[in-house]
Amino acid sequence: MYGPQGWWPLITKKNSVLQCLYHPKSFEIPNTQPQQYEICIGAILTQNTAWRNVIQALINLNQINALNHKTAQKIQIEMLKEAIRPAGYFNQKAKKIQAFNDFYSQMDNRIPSRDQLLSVWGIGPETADSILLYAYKQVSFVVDTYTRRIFTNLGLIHEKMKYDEIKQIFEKNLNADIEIYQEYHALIVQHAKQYYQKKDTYASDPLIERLNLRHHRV
DNA sequence: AACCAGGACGTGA
DNA sequence: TCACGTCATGGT
Repeated sequence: MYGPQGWWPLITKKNSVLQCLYHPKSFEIPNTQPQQYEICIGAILTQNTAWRNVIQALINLNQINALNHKTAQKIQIEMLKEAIRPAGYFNQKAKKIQAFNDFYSQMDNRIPSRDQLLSVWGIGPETADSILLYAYKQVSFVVDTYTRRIFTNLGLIHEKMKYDEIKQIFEKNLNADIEIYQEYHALIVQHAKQYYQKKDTYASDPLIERLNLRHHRV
């Protein structure tokens, strides 16, 4: 229904203007360290925040050379706060970014484990999985509130399941394929934006008929 | 004008 | 463990 999604979106210069663009069917991205780092920062900034609010924050960060880890490390926290203000929670998120910066330089270009990411202040399960899946191309399924909402509505999981329980259900039933994992989560978000913004639209999810299911009240 | 976004952390029971 | 409060901007 939705076609290739091309997650994770990246800040790009187009016609000398900065935009945030998706890259459908280009699974080699990210292919530079700044792109990899940008995805990590975006994953932190989008915590409980609409992506459209994150875009301006990323553009501001790019302006002060804070989307390149080498130069980002030196930026004062007050400067950081000002840049990311449009993304909300700027006091917390500035600290989270600095905590991640320390971790990132400590990792010295190696691929972090999930537990290592979770040990960083400000990185919880969803952010860790997003970083693994989209920045490091590790086959790790991302579970977000949309995933929980859709699949609860379809009656395929229980509302109060823990994060890792839901994650395991997907990982047991999917081929360990990076492209499938990346696109599946992106499609869940896209689908949720269509049918799961307001509760009165849950019952009209076309997947209910398509999969011959009955929707469950959330 | 409430409500909610691609969550995580701190606290008290 | 678990439920709940807190963090903050911006669009609908």
